[in-house]
Amino acid sequence: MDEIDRTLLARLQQDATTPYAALGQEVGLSGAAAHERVRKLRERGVIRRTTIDVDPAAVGKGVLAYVMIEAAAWMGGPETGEALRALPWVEEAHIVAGSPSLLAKVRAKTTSELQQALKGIFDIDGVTGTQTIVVLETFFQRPVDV
Amino acid sequence: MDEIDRTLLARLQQDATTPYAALGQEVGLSGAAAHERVRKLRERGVIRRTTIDVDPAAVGKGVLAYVMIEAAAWMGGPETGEALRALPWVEEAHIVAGSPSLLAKVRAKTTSELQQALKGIFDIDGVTGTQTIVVLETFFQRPVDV
DNA sequence: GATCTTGCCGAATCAAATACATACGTGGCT
DNA sequence: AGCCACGTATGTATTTGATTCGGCAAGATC
Repeated sequence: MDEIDRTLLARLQQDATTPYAALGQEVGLSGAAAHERVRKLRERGVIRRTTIDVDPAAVGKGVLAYVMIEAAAWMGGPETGEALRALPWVEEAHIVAGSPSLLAKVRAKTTSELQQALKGIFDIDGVTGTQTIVVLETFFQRPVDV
Repeated sequence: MDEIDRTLLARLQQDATTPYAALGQEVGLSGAAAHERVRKLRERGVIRRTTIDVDPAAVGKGVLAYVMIEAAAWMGGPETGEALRALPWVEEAHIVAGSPSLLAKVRAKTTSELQQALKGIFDIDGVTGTQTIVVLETFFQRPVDV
């Protein structure tokens, strides 16, 4: 994991369709060497996958909210994760320090769909309350700084 | 934006390296037709970009926190966004309803780096306070549901 | 009914990914 | 010093897939 690898990662985060030849040039390596490094980064799991960034608004998901979830007891077990994963609106779910003890990122088409998502969360066993923070506007969103 | 487009999006979110021929087969189209649809999705901005998903832990960023930011006055202007963007630890920044009025997703290598990030946020003009929610464990994180 | 537009197909072409054989440099060992 | 062994780079095939293109069919428009 040297500076070259970091540059490759940053470059691929910007545009994963960049040809290896061009990548190599940017870091002073041959295309084949760049390819080999990227292959290893994938192998080691540094690069989890190649994906596309879909504009949520373009697919109708105009409502974003963070939901802080209050739990009766410790809800750090995998069942909790699965229960949240079963709700298609939940994009992220974390265990957090303090009370509330869970945090979920929820994206919905409308506020009434958001309400439906909240109901889904409330119905999970052990959930005693939620507090929702509605996002009005997103300044920016960017990949991990490498 | 029909069912086929949505399937293509979902498939590309899973793996953007899938050949068009395979994509086409999955939706009952030729490779060329699938290619044309994806090209248009890009053109229309539904697909923002092709990128890689980097494991934050693999690049040392082991600490994740959400920071709720209290502001003296309305801080919805672009300067606020720029000020937050200037902090490399801030991955997302949103304007939210209520007080606190801003929310930032912060990723750092260590807690002391997190502290440094918080200092950076505090130093932004108009910020009167912050409340930090530290993530202990991430259940999951997945792309927009299409 | 003539014409346009849109979306699809299959084939041809072209670019890039991948595999391969080979060199180079570095550290450890005799 | 001389000699591996290993990891990494290079340049060159070879293969794979992206991209382009002409043609065709199904509506929509007038």
